[in-house]
Amino acid sequence: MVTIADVARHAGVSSSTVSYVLSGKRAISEETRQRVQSSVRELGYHPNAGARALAARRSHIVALMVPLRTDVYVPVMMEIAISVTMAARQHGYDVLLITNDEGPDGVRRIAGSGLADGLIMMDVELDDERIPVLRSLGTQAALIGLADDARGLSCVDHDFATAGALCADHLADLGHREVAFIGYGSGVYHRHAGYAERTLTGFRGRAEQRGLRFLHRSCEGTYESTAGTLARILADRPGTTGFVVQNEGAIGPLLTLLRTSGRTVPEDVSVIALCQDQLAEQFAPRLTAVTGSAQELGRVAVEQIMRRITAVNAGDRPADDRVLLTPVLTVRDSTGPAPRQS
Amino acid sequence: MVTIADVARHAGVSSSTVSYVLSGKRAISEETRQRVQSSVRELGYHPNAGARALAARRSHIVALMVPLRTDVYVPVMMEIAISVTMAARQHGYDVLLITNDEGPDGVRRIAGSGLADGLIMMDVELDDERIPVLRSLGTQAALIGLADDARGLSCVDHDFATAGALCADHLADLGHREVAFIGYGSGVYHRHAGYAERTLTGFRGRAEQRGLRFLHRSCEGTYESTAGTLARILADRPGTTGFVVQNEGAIGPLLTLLRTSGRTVPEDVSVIALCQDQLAEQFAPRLTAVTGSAQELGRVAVEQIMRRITAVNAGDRPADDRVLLTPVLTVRDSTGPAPRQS
DNA sequence: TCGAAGTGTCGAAGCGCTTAAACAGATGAT
DNA sequence: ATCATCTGTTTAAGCGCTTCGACACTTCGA
Repeated sequence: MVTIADVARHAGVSSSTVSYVLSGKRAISEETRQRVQSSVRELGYHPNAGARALAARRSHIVALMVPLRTDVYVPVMMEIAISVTMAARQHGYDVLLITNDEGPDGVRRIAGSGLADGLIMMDVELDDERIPVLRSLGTQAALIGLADDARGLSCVDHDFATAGALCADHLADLGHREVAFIGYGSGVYHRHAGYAERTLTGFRGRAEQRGLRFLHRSCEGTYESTAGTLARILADRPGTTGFVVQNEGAIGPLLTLLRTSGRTVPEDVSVIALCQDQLAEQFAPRLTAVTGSAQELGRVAVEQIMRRITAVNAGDRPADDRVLLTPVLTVRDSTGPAPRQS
Repeated sequence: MVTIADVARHAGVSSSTVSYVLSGKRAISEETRQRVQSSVRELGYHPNAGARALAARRSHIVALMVPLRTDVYVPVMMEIAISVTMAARQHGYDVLLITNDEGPDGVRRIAGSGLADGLIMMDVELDDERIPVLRSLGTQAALIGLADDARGLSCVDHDFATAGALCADHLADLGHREVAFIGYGSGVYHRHAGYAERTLTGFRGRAEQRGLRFLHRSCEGTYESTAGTLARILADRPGTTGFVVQNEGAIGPLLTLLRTSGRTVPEDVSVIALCQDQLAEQFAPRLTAVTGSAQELGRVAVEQIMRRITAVNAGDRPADDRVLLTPVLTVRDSTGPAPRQS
C-alpha cells in the first residue's frame, strides 16, 4: 500500500506538503506541485479513506436511504440512485446505500459512526419518524420528496401539482368534457400522501377551473384491479373520453381493456400517463405523458447536501432549501380531439 | 461525539477492554461485559468508522458496482442491490454504490483507498477489463454473472441453460411441435453473451432432444420491433404454437399482437416468459414463467465475498467459488396443450 | 510448595492522514 | 541596515480505534 509518506519521500518534500498539494488548502509553488503530482501518479497513490476520515472528520461519503417498497415504480428509484451516485462523484463523494428498514436507528448508526457526512432520503413519509432524529443529531440531510416539517433540511421533488394541472389543461384544450383520473392504490395515499395527493389536487383544481367533469378512482395496478376500475368509471360516466393514469402498472392493462371494449385510442378516448418518457414510448400507441426528470432529482439532492456540508464545514448554519422541478408534457399519439357528441 | 474512551470511563475499565468486549476477540468476564455493554447502550456509543478502518485495516464496507445500462430489466438490478445491502448488514457490513462507468479506475480507486474490503460486480462482460485489475491488486471480488476467466474470484448466477431447457420441456410436454424463442436485441448478445446465450443454448439443446422445430429471433423489446419479429416468425413458420420470450419489454406487445391477430392464449398459442414472477402475474392471462430469485443472487454474492474477506483476514488463500442457482418453472394461464392439427 | 498454564485486564504503540503553529528565506518599506 | 510581511515548507500533535505484549491474579499438577 502506497502512503502519503511514500509520495513525500519520492517527491523530496514533507508529507504535509503532499497533503496541501492534494487539498489545495495552502499555497504551494508551481514547481513543487508538479513534482508531487507526478509522484502521486507514478506511485498510483490513493489517500487512505479511513485515515482521511479520521483526521479531517469528514468521510466524503453520503448515505442514500432507499425504500424497500415495490409499489412505487422501481426503475425511477434506480435512476435516482444512479444519478445521485454520479453527481456525488463529481464532488469527490461516494454513496453508501442504506435500506429504509433500518429506520431511525439507521440514521443514528450512520451519524454516530461518522460513516457519512450527510444523508439523502427517498420515500419520506409525511410524518416520518426519522426526521426528528435527524434534527436532534444535527445530521445534514436532503429529502427527495416533501416532509410535513422540513425545518433543518433541504427538499427536492417534482412539482406534481403542476403535473396534474398540465394533464387537465391538455385534455381541456382538446375539447374533452368528461375525464377520469386513475390513481395509485389506497395504500400509497395513506402512507406518503406526498406525490399521489399533490398530483390529484393539482389536477382537480385545474379541472374545475376549466369546467371539466372528472372522476378519481384509485387502482392497485394489476390487470384485475384496472379492469374493475375501468368498469366502474364507464358505468358511472359512460361519456368519459379522457383518462389520466398515474399508476404505471395500470397503463398496459388500461390500453388492452380499452381496445377489447372497442374503444380506439386516440380517436374515441385520449390517454395521458404520468410516467417516464421511456415507458411512455413503449406502448402502442406511444403515450402522451407528463414527466419530470428523475436524474435531475438526484442531482439537485446532491447539490443540496453538498451545500449543507460545505456550510457546516465553514462554520455557517446551512440554509434550508426547497426545490420543485417543473414537469413537462410531451404530446404523443395517445391523445387527440374529443370525439363529436353522438 | 461519544468515543470509546467515554465508554471506558463510564464503565470503569480501559478502552482496550471495551474494544475487546465489542469485538469478542479476547475473553472478558461476564460481569465486565455486562457493565460495558450497558454503558455502550446508555451513552449511545457507535464506533467511529474511520478510526476503526484505520486501526483494523478493514472498512466493513463492500462496494457494489452497478451497470448504467437500461437494457437489462431494471427492477431486477434494484432487487439485487437491495438484497446485497440487507445481506451485508447481517454481517455488519455496509454497501458502497459504484457505477460501472468508473471502469477499471474505479476498481483501483476503491482498492487503493481501502474504502471497501471487497467488491461485488454486476453486469460483468465476458472479457471484462476490470478483472485483470482486480487480480493484480489482489482485491477480493464476487461476480454476479459469469466471466470468461474467473480465477481469483467467486461467481454466482442463475442457471440460464437450465431455464432454457425447462421452457423447451414444458412446451414439448404439452405437445407443441413448432416453437419460437424471442430473445434480446443483438447488442446484448454481442456484449455479455452471458445469460442471453446460455439461455438460448440450454433451450436449443433440449428442444433438439425433444424433437421440437424451433426458431430463434432477436428483438429489441419495443412495440415495433416485437411486431416485426412476430411477423417474421409467423411468415417463416405459420405453424408455430409456442413462444418463449426472454426480453421483458417484448412481453406486453407480444400478447397484444397475438390478440389482434386473432390468436387466443393459451388455446391457440402458448407463451412462456423468462422473467420475474411479479411481472408475469401482471399480464392477462397471467404468464407461465421461468425465474430464479434475484434476492438469492444478492445473498449468495454477499456470502461469497464475506467468505473471501474472512479467509484473507485469517491469512488463508480464499477459495474460488462458483454457484449456479436453479430456476423454477411456474405454470400459470398462458400455456396449454397444443391445438390439434388443423 | 512451587512452577506452569490459564484468565482477565491494562498500557501503549501505531494505523495514515490533516492542520495549527513554527520556521526559513525572500521581498519590500522605512 | 532593520524590521515587518509574505510565501512556501516543515514539524509535530493529534483524530479514535485495534492489538500486541505485559501484568496481576487464579488454578492446577507435580
